[in-house]
Amino acid sequence: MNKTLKEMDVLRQHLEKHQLKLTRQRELILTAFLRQEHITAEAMYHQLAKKDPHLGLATIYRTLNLFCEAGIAQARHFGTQTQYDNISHKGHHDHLICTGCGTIVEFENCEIERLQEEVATKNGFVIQTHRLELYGLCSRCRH
Amino acid sequence: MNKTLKEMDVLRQHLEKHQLKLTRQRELILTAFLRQEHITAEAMYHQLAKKDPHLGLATIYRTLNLFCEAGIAQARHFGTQTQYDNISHKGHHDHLICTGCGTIVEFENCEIERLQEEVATKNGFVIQTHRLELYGLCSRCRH
DNA sequence: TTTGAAATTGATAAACCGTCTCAAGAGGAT
DNA sequence: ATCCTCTTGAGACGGTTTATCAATTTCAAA
Repeated sequence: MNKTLKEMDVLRQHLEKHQLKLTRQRELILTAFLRQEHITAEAMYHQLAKKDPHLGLATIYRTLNLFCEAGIAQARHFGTQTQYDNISHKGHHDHLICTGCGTIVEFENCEIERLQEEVATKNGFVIQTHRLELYGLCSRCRH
Repeated sequence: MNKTLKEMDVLRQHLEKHQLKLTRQRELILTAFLRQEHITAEAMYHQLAKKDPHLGLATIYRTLNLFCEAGIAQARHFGTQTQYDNISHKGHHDHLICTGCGTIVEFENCEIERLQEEVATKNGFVIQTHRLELYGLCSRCRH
């Protein structure tokens, strides 16, 4: 039985459209990628080293960038590295970060998300992903 | 007459608290930084080369990172470089970023800010600053 | 004002991340 | 099965940021 994953079809379509080829590596990386919410190329390299020790880091980068072009992934520069976000994954968390002790509280707020959509639409954008970080002091650090 | 800039006081306070010293270079870089809305270390290096040809690039990086720790600046990684945003000088600009062409649209939304405060309060936080970035495709990049 | 411990600087080396190169290998239309 | 093209792996490479370290500067205390 063949895979019937939506993303695999998206990839196949993209490859065909651009005269690219479906390789063992691309299938392998896609399968692994879809299990993540977001991952770096380096992390995926180590993760896949077990399954295929000869899979090159350059191939991971090339393939994750390919996924971005195909609309399956989304690159996001975070800290010093690039995070590749799995777009199909919906459970997104925003962060409240204490500048005193570094505590991170995750939250979700539908109303904020709705307003974000509104702003985007007003500017002709279609949102793929977002990042919201609130920095401040938690109650303990305020004494 | 001494400078009475709010940011200079913030810096002085941070330095004192961490047993750091106020140097000619730190004053120079702060003054230049406050004139910008956001800038890269490299750009600041070239800009300040006229005033002080011996100012090192490493010092710029160190100092801008110091400003981040002091809460005067905020680092934002975009593409291959790091942008240092001037937090104080800027109102509250959030960013809409096109993942296709890199265009950045700034926006403000009071309602979102209000909801952010609400979330923070609910979690016992007092917000100092925040970062909101919406990633997506602009109308041109969607064809 | 002089002194001295500790922090800072400038110059450059090194680390780091991501891309490029290219010969060898794999995909797939015919 | 063939052949043309795309892809891969390994390492070189380039640009950005950080680490190193001797010389210099700051600043608190004498």
